[in-house]
Amino acid sequence: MESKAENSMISPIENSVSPPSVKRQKTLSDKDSDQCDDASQQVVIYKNDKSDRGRDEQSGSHLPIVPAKPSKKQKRALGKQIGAFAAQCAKCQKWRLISTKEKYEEIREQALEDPFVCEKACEWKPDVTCDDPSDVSQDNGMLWAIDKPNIPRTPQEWERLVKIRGEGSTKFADVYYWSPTGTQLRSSKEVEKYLEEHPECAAQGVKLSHFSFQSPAPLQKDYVRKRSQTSQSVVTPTRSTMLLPPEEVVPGRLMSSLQPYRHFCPHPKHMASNMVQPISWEPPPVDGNLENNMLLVLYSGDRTQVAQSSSEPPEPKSPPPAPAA
DNA sequence: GCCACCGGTGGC
DNA sequence: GCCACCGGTGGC
Repeated sequence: MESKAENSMISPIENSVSPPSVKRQKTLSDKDSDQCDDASQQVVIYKNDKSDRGRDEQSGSHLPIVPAKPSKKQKRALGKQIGAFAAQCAKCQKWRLISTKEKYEEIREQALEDPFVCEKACEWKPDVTCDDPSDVSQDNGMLWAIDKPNIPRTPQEWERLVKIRGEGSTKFADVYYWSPTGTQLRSSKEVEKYLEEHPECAAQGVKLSHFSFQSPAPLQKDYVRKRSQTSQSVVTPTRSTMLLPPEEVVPGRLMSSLQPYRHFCPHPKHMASNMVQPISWEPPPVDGNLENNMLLVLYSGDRTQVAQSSSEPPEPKSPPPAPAA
């Protein structure tokens, strides 16, 4: 069955040590500093895994592992984040990687009024059309999630960060904003307070309405633990909880050797190395009202880097199985 | 001591 | 049941 998804967006996990090079993370309660440099973000794709907080363990990776290991300190700083972005064409329903987070936010903001179509990807992927194969494939190392449309574009010099929680947590993700002064804000109230304390932001036209703390929703329905569930009832990987069983997965296909998204496929010559090998693939099914759930984000799970060159093109994959009722 | 991450809870 | 908000705390 074909998904009726029109104009969706996805992105896989990024692993950034921290937002725009803020050396130390601060909350609103902390004092501001003036620093606002603009270091790069690092993008790493992870396999899905339950290693967080030793809550669960899962061996049996089917994906190759990059030997480079972060230090313990880095490891802690590394979170599950978005690594790349894609949108689903409203016409052909194929997925197109989006060149930058900024572009993704622009598309997402306009998703309802101006649905994404392949032609828009010509901006960074010349001559792409609906006849070209999809840019992305499904991968058991990736965790997919639905992003909300019409989230306002992040104001200039601010950074919107979505951090994915571990599987079995009570929430899927946390959304943070980082101010130009390096202050971490985690709610509208904190933003409101910050804007009051920083009239220069208002002078630049930054408003509370430019912020949204809506987080994406996992496609894997049982990724988040219900409130009534105890910590002992953490999900274990089953067919219903996995995006695809390993034997149906083509390892490392998606987002292998991703560049930081800021520098992602800015030029055709980079496309060949940075873009995933296109395959034919049906978009994942999304329950409910796609008109309000058109954007997807693709995440991955653990702290093991995945990097592999492409292999033989796979057969088209079935969408992930629907979660058990 | 700091902070990334998670859980609890009140409001809807 | 969901979500916004924020406090607690384990790991560093």
